[in-house]
Amino acid sequence: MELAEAKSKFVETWGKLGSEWGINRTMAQVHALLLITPGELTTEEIMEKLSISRGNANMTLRDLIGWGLVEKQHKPGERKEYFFADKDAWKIAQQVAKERSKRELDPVIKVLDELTKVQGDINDPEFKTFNKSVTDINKLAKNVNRTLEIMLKADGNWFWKGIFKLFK
Amino acid sequence: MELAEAKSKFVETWGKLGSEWGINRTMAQVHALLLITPGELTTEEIMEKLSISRGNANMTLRDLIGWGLVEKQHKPGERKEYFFADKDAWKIAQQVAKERSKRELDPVIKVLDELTKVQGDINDPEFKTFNKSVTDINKLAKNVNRTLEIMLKADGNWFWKGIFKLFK
DNA sequence: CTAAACTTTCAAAAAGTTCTGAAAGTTTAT
DNA sequence: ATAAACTTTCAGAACTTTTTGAAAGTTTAG
Repeated sequence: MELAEAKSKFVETWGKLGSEWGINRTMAQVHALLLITPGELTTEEIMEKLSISRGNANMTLRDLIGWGLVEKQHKPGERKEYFFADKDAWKIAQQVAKERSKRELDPVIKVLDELTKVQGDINDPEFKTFNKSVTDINKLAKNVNRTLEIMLKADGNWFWKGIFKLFK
Repeated sequence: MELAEAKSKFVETWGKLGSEWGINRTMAQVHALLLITPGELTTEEIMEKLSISRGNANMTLRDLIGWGLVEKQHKPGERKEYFFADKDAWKIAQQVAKERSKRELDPVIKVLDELTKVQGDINDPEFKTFNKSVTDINKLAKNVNRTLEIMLKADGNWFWKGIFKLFK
């Protein structure tokens, strides 16, 4: 496979995975493009390479900055803004985990905490089933949360080593 | 909070989480409804409780069965089909992990494996960056995959115990 | 101050996804 | 064989999300 072909395949695959996981396809593609680009890119270059509009490029880049995945850079003497992505895979994973857990998991845990407090007649099967399901899911969500906290503090190597020790 | 209110809050919250994670909102809601229902429900009852059409209910239930989250039940002497959800939170998590990794992670790993094989000039920064990013992401994806495999075999209690030992 | 170079905004259009409901299909009982 | 009870299908409608592009805004240089 040619390098050029491989690059577009990477961008395409990353975009597809993103959209399956609730991340805007274009956003994932712009990120992918920056990941395989040695230096920085301007808005103009991104628009061109991915055939997207100026508005789309601008908003997507802003979102990526909001996710902590991309940084703006200014070059001395230049007016243009350059965009650059951190290429450390473990850091990217940490950043995504951090944001998604903050934006999506935390609010759910908050609701589940409230729902576990709902009182009812323990002999009512409706209440019993509700209470059990909510309580169990809440526990699971909290375990996931604690695990993510470990992951966010950890060095990648150390983390996986620990996980794989579980095997033996 | 009233039980009735709590129930709809649960269904709504689950639906929202689902849609943020690339799972159809209605599908997550139907699953939530079945999770807090002691017995089984008919298509008719689901349609009514969630105000959705027959077609939607039917397709959603089929999908949920495809995900291994819901089962059809037949009652002797009855023509209707009843639907029932396994309520064990750990099993649900395993099932979702299994399906998503099969449907989404595996195909990506297959592409990444191909892309890591692409040959190029090690002095070309374009190639170097491409190769490094792809290789690193591939490694990460494989670690995730191995971890999911452990999770799929494991008992929930044992799995979390192991994870939290990482702390000390 | 003015113009050029660039970025941001946002209303409307396009694209993508989900839902409806009526018709077709299937199964079972008589 | 017929009818009743139920399930499945799918074309089009409704809804949601994403994208465009032109206008407005901002910054810098002279």
